[in-house]
Amino acid sequence: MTNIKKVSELAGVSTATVSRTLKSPEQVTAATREKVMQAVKQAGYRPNWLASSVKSGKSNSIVVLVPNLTNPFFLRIIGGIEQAAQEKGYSVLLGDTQGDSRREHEYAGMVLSNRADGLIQLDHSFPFAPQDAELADNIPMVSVCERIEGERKYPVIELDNYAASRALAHHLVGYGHQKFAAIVGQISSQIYRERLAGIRSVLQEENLPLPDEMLAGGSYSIESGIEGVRQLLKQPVRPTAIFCFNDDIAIGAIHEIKKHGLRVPEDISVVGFDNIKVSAFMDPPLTTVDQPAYDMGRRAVEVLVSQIRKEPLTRSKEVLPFQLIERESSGPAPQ
Amino acid sequence: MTNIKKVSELAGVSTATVSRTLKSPEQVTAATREKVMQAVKQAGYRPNWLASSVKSGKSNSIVVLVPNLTNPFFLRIIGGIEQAAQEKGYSVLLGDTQGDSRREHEYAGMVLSNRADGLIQLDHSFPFAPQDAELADNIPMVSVCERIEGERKYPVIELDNYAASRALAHHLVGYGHQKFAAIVGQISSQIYRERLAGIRSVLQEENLPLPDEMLAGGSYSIESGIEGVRQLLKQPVRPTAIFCFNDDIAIGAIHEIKKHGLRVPEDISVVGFDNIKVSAFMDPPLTTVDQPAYDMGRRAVEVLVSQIRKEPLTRSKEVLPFQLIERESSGPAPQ
DNA sequence: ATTTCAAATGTAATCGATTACAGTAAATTC
DNA sequence: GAATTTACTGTAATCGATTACATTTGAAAT
Repeated sequence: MTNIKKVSELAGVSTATVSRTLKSPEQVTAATREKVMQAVKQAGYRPNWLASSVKSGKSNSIVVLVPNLTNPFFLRIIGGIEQAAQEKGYSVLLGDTQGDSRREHEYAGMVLSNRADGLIQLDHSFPFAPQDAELADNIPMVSVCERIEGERKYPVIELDNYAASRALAHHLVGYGHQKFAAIVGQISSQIYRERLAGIRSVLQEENLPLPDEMLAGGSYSIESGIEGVRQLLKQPVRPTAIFCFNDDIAIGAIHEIKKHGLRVPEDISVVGFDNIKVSAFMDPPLTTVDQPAYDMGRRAVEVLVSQIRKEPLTRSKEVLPFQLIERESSGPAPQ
Repeated sequence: MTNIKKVSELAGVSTATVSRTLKSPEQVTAATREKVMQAVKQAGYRPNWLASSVKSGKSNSIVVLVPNLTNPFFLRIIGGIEQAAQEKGYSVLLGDTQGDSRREHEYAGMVLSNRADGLIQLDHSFPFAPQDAELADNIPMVSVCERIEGERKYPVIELDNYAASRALAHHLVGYGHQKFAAIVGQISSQIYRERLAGIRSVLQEENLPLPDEMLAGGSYSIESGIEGVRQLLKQPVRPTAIFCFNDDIAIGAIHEIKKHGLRVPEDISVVGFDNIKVSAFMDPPLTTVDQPAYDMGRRAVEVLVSQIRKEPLTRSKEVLPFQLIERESSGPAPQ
């Protein structure tokens, strides 16, 4: 291993001078700078990042906890995180938790042991183990999309799920639909509650029902969409419009609806949530709500880094704008 | 910050004893162990990972270079990498390069500066900057799917792209197709050459043409599929079967074919490559080649870690099995 | 030529944990 | 009871870089 000592000997200077040449060259004479750089080059020297980090006490890394790597929506968020992190000189440690709390604890522990400086949570759980909860009290942490449960409030970057759901509901009500159903995602989440509340609020204003037997699903997956439609079509009354709580669910739902010989949107309108890439290229292209996933990721890093730097927090909650994307999976209610 | 010194004072022992209690408890009396553990708990102590790492010279991290985070296929590979890495006690640093060589250099540099112990490259380029090439000579590195360019041969985990393409070609030839086209991915890659060669070999055996004007595309994206179909349909002869070099391309292609009022597979058969999740739920479901992406990721980590541990390498190339998935996007050639 | 001051460089402490080596206490053997 | 071995624990060196402080160098001022 070529270390700073070897370089200093090669250049005939002290290690301090080598370090200064690399970190703050203006403190060093042009002549010695020259000598040192020569030696650095000759030795093929790279400062040992681990060593610098122990000294500074900062790892310049952040952990990102993802419940599910196969969801393309998370990917866009992570893309934004990656980009912003790199710009700010941080690297990203990926933590695929599969929703398993043991894994969450393990990854969250990285921040406690100085392996990372902060944490971005894409799921809704408080990721630290119970015995670490107290230690975790001053840990920089941000949640994206979801909100971290517990008494302490961490900054959130989120969408106005309530308003977005209302927009979708208005869109469908405007088409004259009266028989609604929903295939929801994970029930324990904040998102679930807000989206459902948004839909309910519009339907109530219009005096339209959303009975319990018209709710299906339980996870944010294609399979959940398929299973959801199977259940819904067993009911005595067939819905004419289905709210899917994300695009994956909608993809599964449309697939299954067609399998039953029904048409989208002529027989049943389907709307999704997230606007993942393929949604625009489905048949029919999916009506959905666009979330600025990439920007959410970027913003999360900015907020996290300012927490790490102990800058005062301006807002503890940022709501990013959504956009209703009307495509062809939704249309007028059948007669 | 609670460090080992504080704990040692609390427990009334030396730092060495504290360290031993945590790392090799059998070397410590039950009584002192008790005292120390008590103090550890009381202080809320966690060993500083950075400090341990400087000492050992190992970061227990690996960097993964991904050209494109939005491709769900890469995600499955990364999922496998993540899983295997965690089992082996490594953490994963994510490097989204966007195919930009400056970024590649930067991420690859992490291994040179001890920020990571090894590197997995999902793209085909040699990721180190030219001036670092010599230093990089002994760096543990593995490529997945693609092969890293350059004279030195790094271990590869890949698919038999040649055989897989032949399987697809046979499948289509078996349906009686005679007018073929292909929408290819990035032309600079090994994959491109092998897949094309596989297709060509079958067509030649059957005396069927694949003229240059029937080749389109240039990147692994939905857009490339759309643009490719546009180009192909401008040609005087319309193909009856299109090889798409991945599923994203195929999704774009099918979308665009339908837009032109043509049917898949009645007018044009389309086949893809990768078997990403949504492929099964498209309309029509996509005929494609399944790659064991998850296992490829796992295997890559295993090979990388044994390189890091300087274990002798058994094979420098591992070819994993593919599977032809016949769905409804391919069918008999039209009359 | 001497003094003064700033700039450049070197020495050594430091970050936090690990570990070779040394020292001490307890247990075993004769 | 003395000698020897074994088991624990402590002291201090170490990993590689950074940096406070001390020292040297050289230029400017008198």
